[in-house]
Amino acid sequence: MSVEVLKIAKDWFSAQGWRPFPFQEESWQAYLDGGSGLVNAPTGSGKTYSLLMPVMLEYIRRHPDDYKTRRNAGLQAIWITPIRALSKEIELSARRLIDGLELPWRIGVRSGDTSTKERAAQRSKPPELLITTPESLHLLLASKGYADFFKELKILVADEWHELMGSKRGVQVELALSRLKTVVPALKVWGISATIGNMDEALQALLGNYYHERPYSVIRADLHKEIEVISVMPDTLERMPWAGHLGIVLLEKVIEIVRNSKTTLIFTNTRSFAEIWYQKMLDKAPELSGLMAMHHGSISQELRNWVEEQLHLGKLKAVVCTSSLDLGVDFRPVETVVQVGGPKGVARFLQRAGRSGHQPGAVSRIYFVPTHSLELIEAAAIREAIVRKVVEDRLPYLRSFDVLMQYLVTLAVSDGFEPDTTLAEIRGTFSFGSVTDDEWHWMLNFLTHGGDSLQAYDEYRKVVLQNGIYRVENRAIAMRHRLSIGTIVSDSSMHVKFLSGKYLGTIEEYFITRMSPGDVFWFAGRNLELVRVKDMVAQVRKSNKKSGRVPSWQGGRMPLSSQMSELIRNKLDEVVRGVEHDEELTFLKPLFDLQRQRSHLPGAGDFLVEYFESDEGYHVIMYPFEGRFVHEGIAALVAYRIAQIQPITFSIAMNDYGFELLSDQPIPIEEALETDVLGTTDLLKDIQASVNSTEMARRKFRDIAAISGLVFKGYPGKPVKDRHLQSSSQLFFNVFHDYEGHNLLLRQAYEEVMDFQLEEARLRRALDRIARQKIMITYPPKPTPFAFPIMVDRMREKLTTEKIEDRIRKMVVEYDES
DNA sequence: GACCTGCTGCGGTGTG
Repeated sequence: MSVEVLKIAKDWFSAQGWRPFPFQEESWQAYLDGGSGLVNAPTGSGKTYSLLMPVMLEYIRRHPDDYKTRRNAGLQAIWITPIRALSKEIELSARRLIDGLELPWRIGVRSGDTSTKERAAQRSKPPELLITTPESLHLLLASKGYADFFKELKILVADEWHELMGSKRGVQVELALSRLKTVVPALKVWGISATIGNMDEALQALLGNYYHERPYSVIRADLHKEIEVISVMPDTLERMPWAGHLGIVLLEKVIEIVRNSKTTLIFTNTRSFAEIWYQKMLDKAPELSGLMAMHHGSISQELRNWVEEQLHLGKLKAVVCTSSLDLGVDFRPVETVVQVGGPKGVARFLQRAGRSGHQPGAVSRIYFVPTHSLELIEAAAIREAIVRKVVEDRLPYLRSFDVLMQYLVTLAVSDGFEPDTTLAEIRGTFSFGSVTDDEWHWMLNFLTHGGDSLQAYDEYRKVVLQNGIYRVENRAIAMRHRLSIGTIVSDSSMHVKFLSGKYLGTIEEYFITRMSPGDVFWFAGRNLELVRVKDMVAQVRKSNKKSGRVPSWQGGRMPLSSQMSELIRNKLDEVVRGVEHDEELTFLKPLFDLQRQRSHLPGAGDFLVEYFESDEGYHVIMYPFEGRFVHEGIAALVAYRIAQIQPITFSIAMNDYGFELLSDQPIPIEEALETDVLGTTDLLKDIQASVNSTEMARRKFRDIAAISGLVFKGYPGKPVKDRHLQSSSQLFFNVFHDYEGHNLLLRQAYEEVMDFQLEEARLRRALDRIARQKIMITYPPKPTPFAFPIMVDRMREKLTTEKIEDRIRKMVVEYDES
């Protein structure tokens, strides 16, 4: 029988003038054979058809006689996407397929954009295919009688699973699946993922108990894509600064690239740099005006949609953007991609490179623009990664009790949950497999009584136990809960609008409060004058002034991935051994020579420590090349341990390559190194003592409080002020900290600090590696090329711009004397 | 006038 339906698939493909890829045919067969699985395929490979097709084929096989006329068959398939924008393309593919196969199927999209009317229609007559997000799926689970809605479901597909699994949104998908597996015992679970380092873990996280209990397949689309990495280098090394992040010295070269290419995407690492680059490019190349646009996460959806559309139509010559264009709509006309600044990770760089050269067989070409000299090593490292097929892991979140708590209230809001069933279900997930009976009882107790510390307050007795079922009875609680479903907690921001009311995007409260009416700032590629701030809206008008301040946003600080770190250390080792071949490394030769002459160039077997004195005091600089988070931990650890030898205080600075300890008194560094200041003995204890883990946990707790539902973020259009949110979540933190140390949400905050802030596992590996290396301590007469960027970063944080420039100038003069 | 750090994603009243 399956042979017959496969013929339908092939016929459909040839009717389109296509030939199926082997991986597509493989997944059709695997699906029809009955198991779950994971398709490992890049974007643009027809991955959607690899699963949509067999879902429909199976339906045809099940109803061979009347599949063309059977209407309202019920919800057959759910397609989860991490980004609403992707649903359009999935819908398009599905439409094509449905029409071609003559199925009377309806497609539903359920997301924040779906109207109330449409939602009601979907509920009464479920579409056969539902495209939705993890959040909207949970909203469905929060509605009464949901089991009926899902009863015909055959398959859930988690698209871009690699994106979801590394976040709490992935945990949401796991939880929703745990419920659906009971509602529909024959459910199949499939994921689609780009290649990541830990594919098997990705599969386990997605399948949960199915991983051990049911058959599954892993299908790999081995499609070869050629990627060419070209470094943009200044004419001479002297032109390149030793420190910095903007990379604007290479502006002219980037403009040349744009001029010579049909369409170029210019990726920057931050939103403010996107703004600056856009502005500078227009200044230098005014002919690009009207042909160039900007795209980042704080620009209004409307403007972003316009940019995406123009890009799609091939009407733009260049777009300056951030990760906001990493995923989402496919822009075939993009010919060239430029990456400004170190990409920090292999996967991110390749994803961006893949935005160009979309035609089959075409080469993806990406230009790398370094922002300081040493960053050029990263280009060489990436090239190596491509050859060796190195990719990063995505770490799934484990035991995120905040998400679990939200989920339990979701179930309680709709039809209630029976504790034993639900416990068994959640233990079948990857995230909560290890939940103990005690922890489970703590959760139930917290939901029904507000735990030990909040039991006096009715507000926190959200859930009641009735005839063995946990329910939310209070309608106000239910409503507030539906409004707060989701795990993305945003910072407070202010809307930017023209006086006419046209919405431009969001800006941080912090930035705007430091401006007065009449001041000019540069945002969304325009010069704007602040007119007034009213009701959390910054009202602006166009300004003719040439310059203005550029907003900055408080965002995540991505450290160098461990894969990148290792590749960089390898590249340095090649230089030490004299076997380097990348042109970037050749170009940097004079810089390496100076490093060698003044200090030491560390190979794979060395760990470099520099100690010197300057006008500022005594500096110890170490170079683990492990990314800034790990350096934050090691720096605090070393500072703490040195202070055990003799009372001393430090100021600490770090970048992705190393860290600096600065003191106004001599640092007993030799003695410290002899006493194993970098050892792993008592690591956990010393870390706890050295970093202010309570303060870090307090910050993490803000999100946990919001996700678990302890604090309410406000009604739509009426957000609770950030200051208020901040203080109430702090209040909870303090209460739990003082009176309820075993509180699972509190403990989670500390665990998140260890896992994601200090990256404990990686830190430990780094220290183990260092223990095997030979410590090379040098006493450079002056700061070395490696030290310089770290020192400059430290000064930036402390001093005003003007002073920094004086300082840098002074430092630079000193170098020239050598 | 020189100098500019810090990504992305979702959701926003259901029920009788």
